[in-house]
Amino acid sequence: MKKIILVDGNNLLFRSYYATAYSGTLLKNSKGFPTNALYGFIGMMNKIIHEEQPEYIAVAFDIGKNFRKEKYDFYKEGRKKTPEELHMQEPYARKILKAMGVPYFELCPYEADDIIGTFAKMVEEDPDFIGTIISSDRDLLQLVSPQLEMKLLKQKDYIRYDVSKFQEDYKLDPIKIIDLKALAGDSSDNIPGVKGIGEKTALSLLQQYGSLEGIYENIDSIKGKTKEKLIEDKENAFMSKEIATIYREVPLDVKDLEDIKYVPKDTQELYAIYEDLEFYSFLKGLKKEETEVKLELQELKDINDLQECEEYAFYLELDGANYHTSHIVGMGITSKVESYFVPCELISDVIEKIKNKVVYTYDYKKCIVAFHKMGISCPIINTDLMIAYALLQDSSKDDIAFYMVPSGYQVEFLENVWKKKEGLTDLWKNEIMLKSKFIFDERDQAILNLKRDDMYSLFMNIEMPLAPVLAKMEMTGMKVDKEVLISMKEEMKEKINALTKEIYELAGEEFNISSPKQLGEILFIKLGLPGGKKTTKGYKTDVKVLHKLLGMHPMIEKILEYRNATKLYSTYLEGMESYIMEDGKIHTIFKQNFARTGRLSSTEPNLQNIPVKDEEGRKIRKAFLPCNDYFLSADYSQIELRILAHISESKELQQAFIHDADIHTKVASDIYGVSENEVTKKMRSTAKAVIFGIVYGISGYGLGENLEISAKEAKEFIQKYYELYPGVKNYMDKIVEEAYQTGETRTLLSRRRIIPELSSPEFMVRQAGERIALNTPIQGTSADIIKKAMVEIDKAFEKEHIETKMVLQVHDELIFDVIESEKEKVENIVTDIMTHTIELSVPLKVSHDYGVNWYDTK
DNA sequence: TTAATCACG
DNA sequence: ACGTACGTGATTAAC
Repeated sequence: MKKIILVDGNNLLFRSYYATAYSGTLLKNSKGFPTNALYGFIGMMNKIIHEEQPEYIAVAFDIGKNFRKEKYDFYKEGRKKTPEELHMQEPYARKILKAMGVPYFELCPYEADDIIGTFAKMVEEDPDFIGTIISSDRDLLQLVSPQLEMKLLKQKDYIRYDVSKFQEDYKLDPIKIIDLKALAGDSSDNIPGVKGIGEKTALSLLQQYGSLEGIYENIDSIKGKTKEKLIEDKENAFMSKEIATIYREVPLDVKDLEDIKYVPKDTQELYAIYEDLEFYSFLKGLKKEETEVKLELQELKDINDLQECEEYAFYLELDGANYHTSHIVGMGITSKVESYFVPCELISDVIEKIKNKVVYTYDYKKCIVAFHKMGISCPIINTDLMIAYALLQDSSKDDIAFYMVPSGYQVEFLENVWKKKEGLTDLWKNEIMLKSKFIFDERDQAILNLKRDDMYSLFMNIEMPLAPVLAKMEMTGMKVDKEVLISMKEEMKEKINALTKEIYELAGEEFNISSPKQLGEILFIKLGLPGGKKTTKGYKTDVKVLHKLLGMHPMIEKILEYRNATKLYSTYLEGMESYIMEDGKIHTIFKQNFARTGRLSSTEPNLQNIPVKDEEGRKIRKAFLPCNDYFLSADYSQIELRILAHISESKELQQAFIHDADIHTKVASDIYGVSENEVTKKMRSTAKAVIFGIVYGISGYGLGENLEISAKEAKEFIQKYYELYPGVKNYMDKIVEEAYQTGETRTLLSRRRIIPELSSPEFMVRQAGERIALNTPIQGTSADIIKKAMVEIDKAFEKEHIETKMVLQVHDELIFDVIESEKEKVENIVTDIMTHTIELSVPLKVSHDYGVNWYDTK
């Protein structure tokens, strides 16, 4: 069977256009050319090709006058003229299809429907073919046949109609769509039909009499008003039928279906169009066709062979993703005159030679740590291309360089490249060498782009200096008492065993309690507890659900305890233990530029999510010990809300912080209209939830769910909050509007986050984009501030020869491993820098505490 | 590999 | 009519 796809091109373009057009400002490229329809159109085409894997494809468009309109003046009357912004994009759709290798057709005076109808007929006449029609236009359903199905596009997904699905829904044959329109008309095409008869009546008539003709033949057996209406509008009915009938004999310039074979193309042409439209996300999806950069492998044999230059780029290859545990494979080095592969034994010589030059690399932090293990000190790096690309990138989270590589360089910076290699082959050596060449060749452009995008200062003054600071923190590590973990682990193991037994008894059978699927079945089927369902696989069994069931069955309580205990056991006890290295410490790896807001993240292990809220979990912190005398924890209080007060310029919020009010109590007293000392705990926590919700762009429903109040009540709280703090509401509206205009949002230090979601054809995705637009400046500015503080604290420590170490950052908190004698000095430096590194219109507040282990450091 | 769950800010 | 809070990482089950 040969598979053919028939696409209603106009329909796709229109949908894409109107999906985003009404939201106010259109997606445009930097030249001001509107691109929203094309963005959605390309996305759809890619999706179709990817999902359907068609062997044959044709896209149909309307063009010029159409014969229906010529014949019937009223046809499609009242339709708004195509907006200029959409009209401008239409030629591009054709250009894009051509460049993609997708055949398209348009022929005056026929409509896209007729062209599809004509192909449909060809499909039916050729038993070797089956096909799928793609459109959101129900009219096309009349073409559905045993060989031809239709994907009827809905707002978010689609319905796949074949003959039986159609019959099931309509109790009619697909072709009868025509008769349906003849009777019920179609307001969007201005087809009159029979006045006073709608889809319901039309359907039941057709189900009874089979067709329009059948109805009129039996007109006398129809009763009352319906009969009158039918007689009255008989002429219109038959005329409507004619209009609604898709013409299947369009004289297309194709001999047979072989003419529309799909031959995928990845042309320069498509590349150029995407570049022109500035569709970078699509660009990266293309295989690039530029000339490959090739270099003959040159292995450095003697350090004197490496010529003296002003600038060098090097790339350090390791044999694993975790640079604390992996080993150096080799190095590539490039200057303006040459490139070499550097074997391990020559690395320290090379580093010695280039240490006072201008040096570029990829992943500065990795190099510092990996070199340090070899007793080599990493040269000061001028530009880390990985960081630069991370700041510049638009959406993809992984493999930054992979799609930023302007092509030609057959290199991958993926972390797991090493897995694919079988020993250090020449091929690999060559690739390592090529990577250094890539860094050398591209660093200027990266810097230019950073300047162009207004992120050069962020890059040079914050991110670049931060890399060695983070490297130090990672290398310092945190001491962990293995014995403490082990004894907790054993205790926990017993608890789990006991709970398991109890749960089995209560359930009357053994099952895997950790399997949400099996648990769901026990709870909602076997025990018949209420409120089940959700999720794709089975029932939802998360804490929220279980809490609602608490008290209905003794097992629930045990399940919650079991969940708690197994989480602690596997992630924080057993898991943590496995990360303790030979020096008795845990060395995390911070991802400096992975989080889209600019925050750090911590991996292998994640030290940013060690339990603290729950007392039992919190005890794990007793195992974390300072190498010196104390831990010092310094954290920003309510930094995000202070940032909100600053950027929203809300006078009320600003005043609250200037007077150092308890913000949640203050807001509670405002919302509830009581004095601050009348605010109850519950009122305060409600206010807190409202405030957080606002920062995240929550809906009434969401807040309601969270507070377990009705959506209506929640909405009233939000409303009240907006009235009390009009500046905040104003900020939210403004930032979202700006984001729609620019397609991006920025933090205080100009860190950019491009938000492709805003030009999505899907409403939900756009809404998510709006929440991102309003939250990122807040979360991101907080990240900017603490990053800046970290750089300055490190600098101050160096200047003052302080041996106390910064060991951890947890988003709004810094933890130090403090030497007793430096306590006072450190405390002053840390709190002073954190408080004043950036001056906002409200003060930043830092609180701190000491402890002899992490648990005691509140 | 993905979904569900749960730990953190 | 439809779906529902921002940003992360690790573990487990199940495909």
